[in-house]
Amino acid sequence: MVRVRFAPSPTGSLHIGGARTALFNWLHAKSQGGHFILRIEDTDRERSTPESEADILEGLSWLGITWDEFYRQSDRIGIYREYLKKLIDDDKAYYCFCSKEDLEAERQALVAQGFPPKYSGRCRALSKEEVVKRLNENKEHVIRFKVPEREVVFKDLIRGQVKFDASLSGDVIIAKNLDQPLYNFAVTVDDFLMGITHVIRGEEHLSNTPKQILLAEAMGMNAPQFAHLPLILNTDRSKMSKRMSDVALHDYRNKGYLPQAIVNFISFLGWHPREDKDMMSLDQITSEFELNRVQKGGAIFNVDKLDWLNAHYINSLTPEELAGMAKPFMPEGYELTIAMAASVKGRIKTLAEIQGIVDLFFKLPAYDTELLKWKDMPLSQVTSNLESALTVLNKIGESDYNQANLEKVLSPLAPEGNRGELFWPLRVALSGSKASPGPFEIMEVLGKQESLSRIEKAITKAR
RNA sequence: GGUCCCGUCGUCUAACGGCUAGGACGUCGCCCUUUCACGGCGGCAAUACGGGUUCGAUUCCCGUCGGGACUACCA
Repeated sequence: MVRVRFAPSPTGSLHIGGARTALFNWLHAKSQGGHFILRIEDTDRERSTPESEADILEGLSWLGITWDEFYRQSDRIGIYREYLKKLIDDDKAYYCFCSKEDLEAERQALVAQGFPPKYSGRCRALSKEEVVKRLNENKEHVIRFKVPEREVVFKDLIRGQVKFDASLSGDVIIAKNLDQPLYNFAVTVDDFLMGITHVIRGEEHLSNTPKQILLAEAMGMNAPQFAHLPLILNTDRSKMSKRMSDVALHDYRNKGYLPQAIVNFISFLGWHPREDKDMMSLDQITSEFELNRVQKGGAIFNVDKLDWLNAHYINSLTPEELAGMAKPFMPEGYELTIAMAASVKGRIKTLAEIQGIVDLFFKLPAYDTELLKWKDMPLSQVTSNLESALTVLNKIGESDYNQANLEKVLSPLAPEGNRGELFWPLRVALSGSKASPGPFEIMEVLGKQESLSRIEKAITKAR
């Protein structure tokens, strides 16, 4: 069975790139009836926070990404300790007592001579007795893996065959001490123990792969298959970053993007269905997802397209659904009614935009009298047109104040071929603005009393 | 600098070695229309470059150029 994992470190909010990695893992698993494992990689005690972990869990759930198993690396320190000891006992890893300062000097010297910086392996030569002695003296140390000096070749499911010369990397540090394992090591142990079949992650991890393969080999473990996803990019084609755009998933949630839109959008960053489509639900994507259709090149995060998708998803909501979802975006004390939601639905790209539009339902914005004029009609005509509308509107009962009915009774009053002479002043009278929903929609929302009072106000202004 | 990865319209992308290089976003124009928005129709716009291989390269190979990632006692 396919078993994948998403392994974020809780050192910040869930990043858009992380969300996409999680999604692709989930899609790969679910499209084949496999399991998705969520593993919190919090081995870095200083940088990991519970808030970050909460943000990650919340973000995934919001997108509809569910997990079948959950682990936290900080709960597994004992496990790593055993494997670390074994590696040392097998002489495949060793204690290193070099100071950071010495290492840095060594490194500088190599770089200055034009050599790639790489640990000399000095502490490999320490005798067992010497190591024990220094350990007993509580000397500062780390644990290094004896990296075999050879070429590592692996087949990446997206990129094909990839080769690295491991002899260039030197002996990597795999733990600060027996109780503080580091990334490459902990990942290797967990991927094996958790029966991970496919490691699907961002391209930034490509160069970690040979280390993990060698480590797995040293511990007698089978390595999983690897697939490295193309990066999500800033507009200048560098890796998407805070500096240039919002990167946290919750930023998009807070701005009023729908999870359907985000899922649809990020799925298409590096992946595309066989049959050309641009709007797909999570279920549809799941049934059509194929890892081997994933793109190799990075993809720029194009907000315009996201906006377009989001507008579509908002528009396809029922007014009831929209009214519910938009609640958190309304100004304090204002309630979004179903009628308002209906009139606003097709006009917004994000839920946050609802504020600006819905405003006119609660209070008439101040407007310039000239705005009431349609093209070059005189103000006197504005008044007379509004007055005749007023007479008709007065006769309609409160309960008949709905769009269809209003349009039916008002339409005959509008001059054929120049309907704007009635509808434009009417709409401005009701909305006080240049761009707004139509007059009938507004009247339905406002109700009889408020509608009439706004029209009367306009007549007074124009007189 | 070193290692690795990548390269189709501005952007996301499609095209088992066989089209006039297709779609979508954006943009521009037109239509609808009481403005805006929505919607409909249409236009502009790409295989980085140079060599091979082949009857035939966007596709395969090599080189050049360009971009990116990594280069921590972070993940």
